[in-house]
Amino acid sequence: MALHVYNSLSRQKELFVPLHEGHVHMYVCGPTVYNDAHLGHGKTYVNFDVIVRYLRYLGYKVLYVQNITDVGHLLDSGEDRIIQGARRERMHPMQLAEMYTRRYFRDMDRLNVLRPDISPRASGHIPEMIDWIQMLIEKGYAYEVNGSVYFSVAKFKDYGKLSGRRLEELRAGARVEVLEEKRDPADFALWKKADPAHIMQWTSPWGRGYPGWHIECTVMSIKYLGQPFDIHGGGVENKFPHHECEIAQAEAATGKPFARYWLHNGMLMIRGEEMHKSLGNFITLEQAFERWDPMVIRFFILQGHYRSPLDVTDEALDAAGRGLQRLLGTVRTVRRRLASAAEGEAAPQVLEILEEGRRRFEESMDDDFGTPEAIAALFEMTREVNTWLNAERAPSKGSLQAIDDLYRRLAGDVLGVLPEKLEEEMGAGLATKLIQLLVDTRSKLRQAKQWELADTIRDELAELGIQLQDGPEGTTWTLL
RNA sequence: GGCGACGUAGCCAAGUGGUUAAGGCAGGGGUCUGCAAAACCCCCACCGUCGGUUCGAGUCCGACCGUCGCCUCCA
Repeated sequence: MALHVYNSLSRQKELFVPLHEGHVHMYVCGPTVYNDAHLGHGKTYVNFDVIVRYLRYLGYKVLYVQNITDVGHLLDSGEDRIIQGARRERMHPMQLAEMYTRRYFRDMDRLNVLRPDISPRASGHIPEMIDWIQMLIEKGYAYEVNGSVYFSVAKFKDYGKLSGRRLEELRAGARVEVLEEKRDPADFALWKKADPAHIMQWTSPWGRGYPGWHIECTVMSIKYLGQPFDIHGGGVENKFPHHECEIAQAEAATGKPFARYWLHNGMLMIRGEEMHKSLGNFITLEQAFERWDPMVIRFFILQGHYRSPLDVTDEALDAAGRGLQRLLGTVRTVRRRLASAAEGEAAPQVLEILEEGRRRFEESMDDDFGTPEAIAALFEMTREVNTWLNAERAPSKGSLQAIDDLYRRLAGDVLGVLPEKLEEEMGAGLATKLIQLLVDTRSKLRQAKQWELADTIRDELAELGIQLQDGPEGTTWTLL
């Protein structure tokens, strides 16, 4: 089965065929860098990271662009989020944006999210935005009033095609006070006039001002990916108005389609509610990392489908951590035995187990990136591999290598939940040697049947997070 | 009020017309072990409620109940 993806635009699963064979151009709405990233950001960018990784696994050359919004998001009060943050932190807005941009990448790195190929900053693309707005004015889709420019939604007949909304409903249901300078309550701002006190402002044909919220994504995605491009991703909560407006700006200006496949991921919930500052259930990634390994958080996220909402509880995260340990435990065993394995071809039985696992994994991923099922396939394969390892006294190097390779590709390259080196493999340091010394000493005690002392050593190491396993070929240990 | 999504075991979560409803965690019973741990084996759901369509529905349709999202900034 070839890759199928659910396209929000058509509301159905479609065969994925990129515009240019072998290449995928993809854009995902990035963060507004005025605050620390939270678990919800974690879910979104892990979800799209796996999509990028799987496309690459399939052999596509992916150009992945994700913007950094450092200007342009307005609060209800009309205040810029970045400026509000800058006031709070007593910093220059650009200093604040830079600080949170770095923290964002730091958090994403820990979640093993691959960096986008291009991370364009909105503030660095003001001239391109101005040009684009000019084009919209010239074509009659936008109008200037008092130094601000608005997009006239009534002129763009496809407005609402993504979110399934009609203009009448929008006007009727408008909950915000309507600026009287807009010709139509549903019109949205492309450029806002800045009062002199506004710190972030630029010169434009309409006077000093700053760009509206939606224009940056239209301009930067097309600048780096062309028009149309293959995939546009983002959270469902941005379907309207943000993505709808992006489409309007892009397609009205050029008459060409914008993005071909729209992928929207579901929200992360805390005990059944959307994570939100005002609800007091806001968990930053940094806070979460204090309690859970970033890989565990990543694994937990991938146990749900990207389009579904995902409910976070302490219990569920703990459970995910134990599950991941089982998977890593097998890789650990394989790598350990690989060190002393005899040369030899891979056993046909092993190749059969691996082939079936790989087939099921790909089949699940091909169906709209079904990571939960792909992980299930991995668990079932793991059980069979373990059974085989238990039975095989001297597995050949070829067999072990084949197993390790497949885990590296599926759990490592695609899902990104397999660290390059497991904890125990990293240490050639003093701690490792001391642990080995204790383990060896305990082995001698066991040979002498001094169970009590041997058990004490085991228990006390366990309290330090070092778990011992006595097997027929000696004692091994694992760092939990 | 309008638009949309969802409701599957103690918890998380796949499945979306057809033999025994994935997987993980927890729980119970075993094998292995000096005892453990790890691993492995076995057990553990009639799919929100009611009605309908169908030879056959968790899977389609309708109503109701409940939860959530969007309509305003949000990943």
